[in-house]
Amino acid sequence: MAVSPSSISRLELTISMPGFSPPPPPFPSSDLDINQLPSGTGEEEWITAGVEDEEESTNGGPPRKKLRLSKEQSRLLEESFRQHHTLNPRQKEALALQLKLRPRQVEVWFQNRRARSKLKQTEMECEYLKRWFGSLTEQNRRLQREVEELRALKVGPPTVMSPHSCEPLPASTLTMCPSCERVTTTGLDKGSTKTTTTAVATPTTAATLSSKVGTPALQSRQSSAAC
DNA sequence: GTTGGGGGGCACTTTACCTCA
DNA sequence: GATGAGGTAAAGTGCCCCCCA
Repeated sequence: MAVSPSSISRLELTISMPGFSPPPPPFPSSDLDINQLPSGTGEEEWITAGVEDEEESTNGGPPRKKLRLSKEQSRLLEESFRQHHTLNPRQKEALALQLKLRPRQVEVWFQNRRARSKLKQTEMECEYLKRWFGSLTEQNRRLQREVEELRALKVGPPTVMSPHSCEPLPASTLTMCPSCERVTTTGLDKGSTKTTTTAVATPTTAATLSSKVGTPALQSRQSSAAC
């Protein structure tokens, strides 16, 4: 699959989920000037030097030694990656010159860096989907339980006792508050704007309706709870 | 409009080195 | 200190897509 530069720039998609904030970007911002040569080249960290052994390790030479980038080189590459995830040939050449690397090495580094970035993103997405799945599973379980309990109640329509008159309320007067998932009565208290919480439309709604309607426990909740 | 070559990116893999038990 | 397993990053390979002549 080939990815155009425009889609590369979309690599860092973000996912927002309630209660789940993604980790901060992996590269803390720096005031590094990318056009400056590294102060310390850190060449002591090189297993194999960069440009010098250009044609080594090919056709019958000694086994290739692994290049280890110095901290400064890595820092510059990361900084450059933060600015653009792909390089045009001139940028690649300039960066290679600056880092005393071959352009091919810069190119490889960017390729691997993009792969790591994508892998990280995929892992984050996987984590997010796992959490989402767990949340949906839990919600599904609750709803199924509720359905079963409502089915058990199907003998008669669910009734909710008015907190004021202790009379059963018509279902048409019940509305669900989307934010707190409570069932409220509306349009009854004409003299007051207060909305009275009557029953809880949470996973325990059906259980509440079936077992606690009209009981002192619910009535005390009815009078105290507010949306 | 079709075709072939070149360049660049990506996925997958190999390899060398590092860390840690 | 030697050693093997596992992890990480640089590099190799093959394929695909895009552009251009």
